Amino acid sequence: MIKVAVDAIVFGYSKNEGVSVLLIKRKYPPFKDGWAIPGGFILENESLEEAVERELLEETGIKVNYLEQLYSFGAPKRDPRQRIISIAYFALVKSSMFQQLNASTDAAEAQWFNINKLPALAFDHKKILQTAVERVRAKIRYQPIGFELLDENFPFADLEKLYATLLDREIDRRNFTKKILSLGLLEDTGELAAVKGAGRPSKIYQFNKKRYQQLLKEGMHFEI
Amino acid sequence: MIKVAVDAIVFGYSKNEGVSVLLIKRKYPPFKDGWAIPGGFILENESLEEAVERELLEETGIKVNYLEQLYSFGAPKRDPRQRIISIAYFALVKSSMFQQLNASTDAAEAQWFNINKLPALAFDHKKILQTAVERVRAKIRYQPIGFELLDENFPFADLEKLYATLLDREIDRRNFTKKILSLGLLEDTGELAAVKGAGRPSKIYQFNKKRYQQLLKEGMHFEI
DNA sequence: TCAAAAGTGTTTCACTTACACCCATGA
DNA sequence: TCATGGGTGTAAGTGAAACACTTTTGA
Repeated sequence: MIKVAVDAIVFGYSKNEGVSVLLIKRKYPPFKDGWAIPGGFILENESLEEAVERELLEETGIKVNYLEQLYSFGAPKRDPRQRIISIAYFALVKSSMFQQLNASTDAAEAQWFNINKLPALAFDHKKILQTAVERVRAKIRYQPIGFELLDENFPFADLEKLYATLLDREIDRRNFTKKILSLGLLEDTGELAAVKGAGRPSKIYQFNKKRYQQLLKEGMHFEI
Repeated sequence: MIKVAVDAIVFGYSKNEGVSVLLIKRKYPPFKDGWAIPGGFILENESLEEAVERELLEETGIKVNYLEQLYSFGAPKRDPRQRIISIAYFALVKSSMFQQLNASTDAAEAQWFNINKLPALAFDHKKILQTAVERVRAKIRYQPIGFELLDENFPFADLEKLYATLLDREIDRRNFTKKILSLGLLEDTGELAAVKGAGRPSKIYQFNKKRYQQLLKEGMHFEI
């Protein structure tokens, strides 16, 4: 009998630690004590998204803030025990949530790993994670999902660093600022970031989601 | 127990009939005699793609020429009998294959429908089909999948009409020609289309897939 | 010779890219 | 006052969009 599971690649971001994914340590064989993407079987009466959210809560204690279906993986031998098809999702958590979990889950059963310093993964999870990273990297360029990784109010400089990290290249600050602000999706809160160490404090902005929905309907196209 | 099926939205194209999808007439309840997307359950030892290809062959007799996973649909009540999760794919067949099948399957159990003149569909198949149409419309702009709907050798004018149909807008012939040819992916066969009726015959081109793979590696980006 | 359909270049405009100095803060 | 990090404008280049007449064919 074929079984169906959901798995979720959860991404978090902070200015200092870059982009990380949340992995869990397996308690039972196969791959006992190995790292894996959180997930589990779907219950009879829940939707796929509910299943993902439930499993994430059970296994890692987090609530995500953006969830999107990624791809379904169903090769016959991907699980050595029996045929399991996995419907994979990717999720984004806000920066403050990430740092909070980062502190509390450290050295526990669930742990954050920088996407450039990943451990060996169970099953075909390396491939799944790779697919998720590619999707996020590509998607951040034509949909405003970057804001889902930042706090409600964020320093403009953090946004720039996020893009530089994900796109893996330097960004011209003037051109980037010009482009982002010309979209008309950001609001200047008038506040300034609390600085640690030297340097001019960055302005604090917020993303106007309603305005984005509005402009979407009018045919606007987000693109960096 | 949750079961897993694959479904496939098969697209075909001809200059005169535009873009069509292949649907089958259901033999049994629920939705007996209603139209549905072809598909079926996955066998224990086949991959998802193999399942799609097998089901298409069994139900419609066709072999497709491009296959890509679309999305997985798993709402608890999408099938009234029991929980069935469907992993949907979309497929493209070449124009000559489409016209051949169009002649042979007419009035049979499998039939082509223009995407603007669809019948009522069983289950949540309307939503699945809508998702597939959106995907193809979007994808044709940034990946050379349009060629999968045309024959190996095709009149240039057909390509232009395909884009005009899918993008649902007029295309400036001069700009379109300039852009497509500047990509360096088409080869002029030196032949001319056989004309039916009046009008200058169109040049016959072919898509150079190897050259595309090559240029992809070198970082080229297809975009219309 | 007329109608239908495809081939073909140039100009304008908008957007992207390149590029450097000043300002605010903490040490 | 020095080091660090963020804010800011302009000019050149490149690619997209607008635009119409000529050529080939069948009737």
